Amino acid sequence: MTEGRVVTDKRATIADVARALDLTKSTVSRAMNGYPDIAQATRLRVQRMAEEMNYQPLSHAQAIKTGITRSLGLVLQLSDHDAHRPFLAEFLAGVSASASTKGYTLTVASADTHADLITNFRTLMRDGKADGFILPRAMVEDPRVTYLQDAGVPFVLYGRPPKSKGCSWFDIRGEDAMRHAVQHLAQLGHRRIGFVNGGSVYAYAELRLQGFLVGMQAAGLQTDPAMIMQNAVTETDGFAAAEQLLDRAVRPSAIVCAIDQAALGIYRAAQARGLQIGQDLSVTGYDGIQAGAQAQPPLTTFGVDNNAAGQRLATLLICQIRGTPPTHLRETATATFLDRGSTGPPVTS
Amino acid sequence: MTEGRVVTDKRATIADVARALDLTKSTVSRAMNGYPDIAQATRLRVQRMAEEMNYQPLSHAQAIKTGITRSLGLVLQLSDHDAHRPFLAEFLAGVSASASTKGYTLTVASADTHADLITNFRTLMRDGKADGFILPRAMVEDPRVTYLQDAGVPFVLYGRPPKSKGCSWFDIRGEDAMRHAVQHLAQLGHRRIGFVNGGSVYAYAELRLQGFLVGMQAAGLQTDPAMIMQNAVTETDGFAAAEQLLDRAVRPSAIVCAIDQAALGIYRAAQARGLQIGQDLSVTGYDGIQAGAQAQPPLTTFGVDNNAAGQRLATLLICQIRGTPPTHLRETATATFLDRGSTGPPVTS
DNA sequence: GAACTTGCCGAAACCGGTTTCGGTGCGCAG
DNA sequence: CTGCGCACCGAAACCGGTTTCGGCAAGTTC
Repeated sequence: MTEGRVVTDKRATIADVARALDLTKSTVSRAMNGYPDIAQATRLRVQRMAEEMNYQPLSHAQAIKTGITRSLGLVLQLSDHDAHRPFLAEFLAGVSASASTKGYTLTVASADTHADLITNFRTLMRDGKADGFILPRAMVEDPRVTYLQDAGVPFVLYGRPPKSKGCSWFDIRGEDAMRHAVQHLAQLGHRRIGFVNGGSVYAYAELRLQGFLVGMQAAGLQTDPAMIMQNAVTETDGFAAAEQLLDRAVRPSAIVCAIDQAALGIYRAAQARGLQIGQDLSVTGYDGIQAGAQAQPPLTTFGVDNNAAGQRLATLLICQIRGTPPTHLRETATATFLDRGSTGPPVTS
Repeated sequence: MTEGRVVTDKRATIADVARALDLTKSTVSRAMNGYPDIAQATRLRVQRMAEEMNYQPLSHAQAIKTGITRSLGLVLQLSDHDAHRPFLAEFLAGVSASASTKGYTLTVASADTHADLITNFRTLMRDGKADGFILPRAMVEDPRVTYLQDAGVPFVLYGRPPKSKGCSWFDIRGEDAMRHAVQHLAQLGHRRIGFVNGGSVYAYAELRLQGFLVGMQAAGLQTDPAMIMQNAVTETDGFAAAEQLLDRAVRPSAIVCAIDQAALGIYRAAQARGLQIGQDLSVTGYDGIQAGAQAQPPLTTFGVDNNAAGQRLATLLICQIRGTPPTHLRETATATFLDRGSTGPPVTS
């Protein structure tokens, strides 16, 4: 009577495995979950038979007793600035790829308000749709962290907030990139270097600023506080910041940007003044967005492997869910320098 | 003894509700699931009490008996061309927003090969991680459709493939947009209009081509087959297509593009020839990507509301899961014309 | 007034797992 | 030989729901 819907392949249940080995469900269950009171021999028998019968416990059947569904939660925020959107696909791919190899799946939700966000966490937990969360774009003051932390829910941050006691995170060392950018420009001969930072609510901003400052100091250059702009997260922001910098009496010969989008805004401001990027004005970005590669001249920037980031975040979270203390789960990676056409020696006016 | 993890708020179970009303679990269950053998009065009592106690059945507890988890599946393909990536965030937001209002969640996976894709479907179904699927970017020959169809799994397409017997879909009427573009250009006085189409493996290509042809005919214009290019899905493709078109003896005075990315490639080709977009050459796009708005001049194109698309797709899929026949679940929406700066009357040489 | 529906609900089995509890059989000390 | 502990596994309860089955009371029919 298997009408209508084609039976793909009937799942093997734990009872099937038990029957095949002439054991009971309970023994099979304990054998698979590493209980100590199972003989090594039978544990192997069970594992082999499970393999052979292609048996895998139904995650929501275990969930009913254990509360664990083997799924990772990701709540997207729409209010985010556009910067990370082009990367979302790769990021998701990384997360779900890594998750699936470990038997986990990814459930995503979205929120536009902050209240909505917390509500999402709560209901996803309550309904057993997520055993833990990945939090993209760590913020300096992050309400998600405070909520999840005293709800006792596992989570892992993409980014390093200043106050991250007890948190686990993954991040790209943007500060190294900024330092590298300054060094690169200094070697070309630049002495007046401006900095256009990203959104200061995000954790990366302070880090990248520090990287810039360290780089300046290492190059033996003076940093003029007026040459440092904040909160440029869109092309328009970058345009505005560039206008301020370029309208100064002594204009910078190079500008380091914390975000590619902002760098593209600088392109526009330079064009409007008849300044040739890469000659009259050197610019560096960060992110490695596609639009940067296609700009004229191609933007010198730092590429971020968001697929890999997603993978690492997923693995870190799974480890945490499985019991590793959060503070042991911290990783960073480096952005790769993409030396393209938007930097060059300063014009000796 | 509630140590370690803070108890957020203890869920009410079906037994709690039953006890509060002095009924049995079975009665409550049937009352909530619309069984006919429950008195209207008690059904109301149950529903009210459920509301009051904030009771909602645990989806994976029901799943163990019913096999339904109230979750929608979305498998992303990485091999896809870049075009849809910027929209992914909005699309996901739309899907998950609509899903969550109906008590559904969204689980996403990713695949790079075709085999991988089918495997993903199978395991997601097998493990009860999805009750149905949303298939982005419908293709002319779509292996996903054939698999899911004879596996009897609900799914809904984003796009209208030619052979869509028994399928349900949502789509934006790109053909109308192409027709509109031609009409717009014809009214400006253009007579030699080229067409740069997108990937012909996708369902939209043929539709948009037809829309273009219909528009030409309606405007009483001759269509030169040599003026029609195919498979331009990236800026580079668009550049190449434009080179061919612009190198002809009688070059088109306007080019209609099926994809914004390609249109931006045409910008580049025009620049290389010293042609001023909007004057020497008119161009229209389709998609409404951000880069188009920032191009010089801003690209005249058609905006697609991907958030809304996601919402509709989710609702259609949920309806299908709940029993509505697929063929009743078909919808289209219109793209909105964004008349910006890349079109103008042809130069009378 | 007896028999037969019909409407409505409770009892209990079931789904696929986990976990507690208890009971073997064996080795080994006394 | 007895007693004890230990390693190992089965029996059964349980998790939070769904679903089958059966029974009771009221209303209908003859």
